[in-house]
Amino acid sequence: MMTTIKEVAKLAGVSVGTVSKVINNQDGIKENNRKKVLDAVKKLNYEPNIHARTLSSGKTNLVSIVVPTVGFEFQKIFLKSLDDVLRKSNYDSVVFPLLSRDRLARFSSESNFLFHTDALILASLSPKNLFRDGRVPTRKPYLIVDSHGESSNSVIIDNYLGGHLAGKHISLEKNGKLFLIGGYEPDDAFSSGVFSERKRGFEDAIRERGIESKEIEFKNIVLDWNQAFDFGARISRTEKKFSVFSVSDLVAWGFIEGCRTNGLYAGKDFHIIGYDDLSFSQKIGLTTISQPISELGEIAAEKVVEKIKGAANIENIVLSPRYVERTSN
Amino acid sequence: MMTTIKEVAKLAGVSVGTVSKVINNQDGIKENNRKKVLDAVKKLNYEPNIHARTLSSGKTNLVSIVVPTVGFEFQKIFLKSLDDVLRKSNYDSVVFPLLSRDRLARFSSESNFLFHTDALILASLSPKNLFRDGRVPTRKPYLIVDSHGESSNSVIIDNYLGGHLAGKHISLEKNGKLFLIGGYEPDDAFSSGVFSERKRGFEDAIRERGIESKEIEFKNIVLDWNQAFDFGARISRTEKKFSVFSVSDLVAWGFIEGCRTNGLYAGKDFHIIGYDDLSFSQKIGLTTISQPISELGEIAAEKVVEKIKGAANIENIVLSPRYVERTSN
DNA sequence: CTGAAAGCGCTTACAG
DNA sequence: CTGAAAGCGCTTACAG
Repeated sequence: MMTTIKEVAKLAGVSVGTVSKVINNQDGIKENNRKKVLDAVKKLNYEPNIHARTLSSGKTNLVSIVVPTVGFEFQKIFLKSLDDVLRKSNYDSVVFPLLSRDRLARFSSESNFLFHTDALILASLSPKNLFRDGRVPTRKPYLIVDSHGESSNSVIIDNYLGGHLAGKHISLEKNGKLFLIGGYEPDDAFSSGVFSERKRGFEDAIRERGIESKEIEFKNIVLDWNQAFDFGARISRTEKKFSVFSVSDLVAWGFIEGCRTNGLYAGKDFHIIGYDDLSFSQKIGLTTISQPISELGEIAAEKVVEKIKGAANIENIVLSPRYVERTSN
Repeated sequence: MMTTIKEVAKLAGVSVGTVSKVINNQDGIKENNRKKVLDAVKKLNYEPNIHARTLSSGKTNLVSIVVPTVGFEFQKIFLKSLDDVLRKSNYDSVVFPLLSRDRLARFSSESNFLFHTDALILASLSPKNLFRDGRVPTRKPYLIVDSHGESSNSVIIDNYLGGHLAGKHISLEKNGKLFLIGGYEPDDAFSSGVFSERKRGFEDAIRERGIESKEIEFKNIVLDWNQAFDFGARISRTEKKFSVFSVSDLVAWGFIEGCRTNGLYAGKDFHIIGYDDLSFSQKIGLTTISQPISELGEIAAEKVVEKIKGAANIENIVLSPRYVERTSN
């Protein structure tokens, strides 16, 4: 039913080896034969079977990208920059969003397809938390991105530094409370450790300013605008002067909106610093720790291509975030 | 290097056929032999080569999902519900976000991996706009989801009806302007036609209420909170009473925030109806057209599994959105 | 420059 | 219940 290379060879009057070379753009084929093959290919509407090609050549030209979820701008920016660079080396990215705990079981077996492309990028996810024995179940090259405490190849943005920058710059009110929100990593399997690092950096910076880190009230909130909204609405009912470090802009935004329901405004009635610097952040005047997400994707792509080509060195690349002041702090 | 089924067979002292049956959980194998095989598998740390399996069996147990992008809640909900159902039939979903025009070229070739899984779901994308000849370049079963005007198998949410509901319920101010925003589909390749349908339904409903559809001012805005914010800020500087139908909640939200910069509030100073009903919509009191996104994913999964099993009928399933009134209209 | 053939690592009738 | 062997559709030395 499917036409095969054999049928093409027969119609073109050449051997399958010759057809193979033509469809793979190899040279050293007489123009005459090349033409005959191309004609036969067109006539039979031939399309090579990529599974046979993979089995035979041992390569897929695919790179698996595992991400915890897909609903956020972070993934969009990251995946786009990553794919833009991969494409230049003739690789395609295929995305595997973890999405749910149920799906994790499938992702934990080496027989899953995701482990059988040319390489694997694990983004915003930690092997330690993800896999039973803490090891990525594959023999293919892989790279850890945006996740802390890895000994294998990794590319991250320095989250400790980001938190530290926030702690260094946050405006404090005399007798005002200090909140750290949004650092909750609820499900072990899904936590990458980046929030804890931000928290740690923040606390250290605060301490360096002579403030007891006990004075920080830590509020567990998942990456969720609605929860942050509720929390802001609740806090602003009783507190009237305070400072906030939110470990994500989305949570900061929700919090700010919640506070507004009680007439409290960021930058005026309270100080807040977020984390990420997404497209809405500038619009809402959010002072934040800006993450070079595109760069993260680009470098990850470059490094994974090097790995596929056989680079054996272990590299842990650490990019730096920066403090971006707007009106909220 | 990689251990193969042959080595397992040798160590276990059986034939490769027997090994194959054991690792595929087929019965009709003597318990004694099964055990020997399992021991050898464990000892050699054997993992079947899935590419060989695919070539031999002709199936991947994978379903490709093509989506235009990944940064939005819509995709998150859709992909999750889809995968939850696929998993029950032992299929894994692999996601291919289009992301950019550059990537489209790769997606247009039948030789791309995405066309070589067991089936394909094209979500929020139209073959007409995507592919040169308007045809999906595959011989595998496929399904169109959330895209209008398709003659092949499809599952959609009735966008005309959604727009019509909005037009029927929108509150109109005497002498106030009526805006329709967010319906711009900027890049042909990326447009699914759903916005045009919503617009059409809206205009018809307005007309049925005796209003000239010419009186609607149509504002091109892509699915972008920031642009909508700017537009809201600009409009609210001059207009003081108006009604708005936004073809997405995200755009409605940005617009509302923009208006607030001039002290105009939704539901009080102006009326607005959005579209989608996402997690933030309730929080901000947005009256909207609610889309059954999870259901869309579930039904798409069921239908694509039927297709894989060989169902030959052509079905176009149309789900219904509903009007959800909150405070903004 | 080309062809014949081995090989990639599985699955699956088929014979016994 | 099991084994020998054909077959899936390619790629790739190798000989000429």
